Amino acid sequence: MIEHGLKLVTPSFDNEIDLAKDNEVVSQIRALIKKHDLGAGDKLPSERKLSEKLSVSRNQIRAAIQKLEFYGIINTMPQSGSIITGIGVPSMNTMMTDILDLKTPDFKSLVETRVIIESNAVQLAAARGTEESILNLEQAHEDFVNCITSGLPSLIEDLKFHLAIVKASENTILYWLMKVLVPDIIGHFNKEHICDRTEAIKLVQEHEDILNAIKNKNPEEATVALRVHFKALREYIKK
Amino acid sequence: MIEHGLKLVTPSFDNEIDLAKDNEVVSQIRALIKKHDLGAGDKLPSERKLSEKLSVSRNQIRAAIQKLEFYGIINTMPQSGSIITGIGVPSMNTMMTDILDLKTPDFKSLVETRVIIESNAVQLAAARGTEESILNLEQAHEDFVNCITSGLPSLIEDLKFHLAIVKASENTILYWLMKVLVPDIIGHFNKEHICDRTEAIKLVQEHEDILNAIKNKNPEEATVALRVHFKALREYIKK
DNA sequence: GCAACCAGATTGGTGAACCAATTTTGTTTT
DNA sequence: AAAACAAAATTGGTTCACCAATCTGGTTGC
Repeated sequence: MIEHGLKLVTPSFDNEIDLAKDNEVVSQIRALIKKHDLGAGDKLPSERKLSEKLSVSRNQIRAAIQKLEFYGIINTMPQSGSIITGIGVPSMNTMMTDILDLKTPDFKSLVETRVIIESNAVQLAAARGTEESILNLEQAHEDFVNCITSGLPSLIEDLKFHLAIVKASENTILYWLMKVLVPDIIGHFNKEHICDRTEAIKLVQEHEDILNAIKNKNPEEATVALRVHFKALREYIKK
Repeated sequence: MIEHGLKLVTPSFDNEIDLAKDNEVVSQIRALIKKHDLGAGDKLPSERKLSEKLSVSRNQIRAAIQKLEFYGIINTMPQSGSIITGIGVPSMNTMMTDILDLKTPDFKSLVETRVIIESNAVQLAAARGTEESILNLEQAHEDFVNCITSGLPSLIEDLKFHLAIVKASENTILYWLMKVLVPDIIGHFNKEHICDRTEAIKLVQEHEDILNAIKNKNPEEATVALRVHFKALREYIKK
């Protein structure tokens, strides 16, 4: 083993260039998707075809596909093929629950993080949300209202509305982070029955306030509206 | 194909319970790590042993290990075994670059997100950072100063200091998010040579201001200090 | 003309055998 | 006794053939 004393200060970062191996295949597949202009719903070529086309073993293709599936970019069906999802939550993969075993205190971290992300996102959304994003947001709100008025479970629609807020921030990273967190939030809410849907009407009104603030391009108003909406969550964190 | 009209409103969430298959093995391995109280540096049993012990095929074990490696929990060496890292950036896996092909505008999202995360983290760190975390932070600062005074490249030490800030927020999710973002930040800074290290002394002073604010348990002061430190980044985002 | 059906091709998933590198272990040599 | 060496066992990685489910296209029967 060759020693190179200069890097001793940063022991955990010494492998900075070794990521070419695995990611090579991943980016090649990505390039292929891009080149053929494949979008959501389109089927990826079979593993064998890809293996031949990129002249690597099928195992490497499988690993790359697993990675892409994990990312939420594609969705592979047992005996049918892999289709591109592009949009949508990363296949409900509860990443955080895998990584840290979310005990209750960690779950508070999760909620706290969600509040932080959304508080900033709502501001950005009000400042620079595009028309398309706002349309999307209105649609999500409508779905939520429908769920509430029908008496159906609305947790998912609720979170979808909030997801749409973050999407409207036009910050792709923020949006992806939120998408990563959402499955775990759903999981724990479902498990612990934290949210009581007693005051559904109030929730709808609060959502509408947020939506209007964003439509009015008023960041301050939006922040306040979200703060009101998150009052219960804030108390949960402090508890 | 059976239709079930009730769930049409939420088409992308209909597979809520199907995650038991893959994650079963993952959590079993996690449980095993926990049970034997394995920590950073310890070696995981070989794939064959695990395969036998958990009575699943080696392929499943491999998939689980790949996932865990991807998460950054373990680090597998070609012909030697898998060791537990626990700490450290998830194996430099530049997740974001994989997912979104970070064009320059997306990189602004990345930096913007980093600013958001740290701005909140520094506040939390000042409010509730434990002694251990603060010690950790001081160590990171010391490393950074050493790097600067030696004239060595200090980008990584810089980011490690900032990582330590987020860790001191005692929010595991926030910390993990930051760890995910850091490799991509490093990658792009290295590629685009954005940071100029001309005013190294000033940087050290700014870091020290942040550190002191946290040690003084003064969230407002810490926020201000970080805001000063991020002045250049903020302008980069707006540009 | 059209729906039902069936055989063959194709798909992702699985498991066993094999490979090269590493680690361990035992033996030999100094 | 210790160091040097080599053979054997162990490791993660790779390959390959096979499986059951699915899809496809043509044929059959009405």
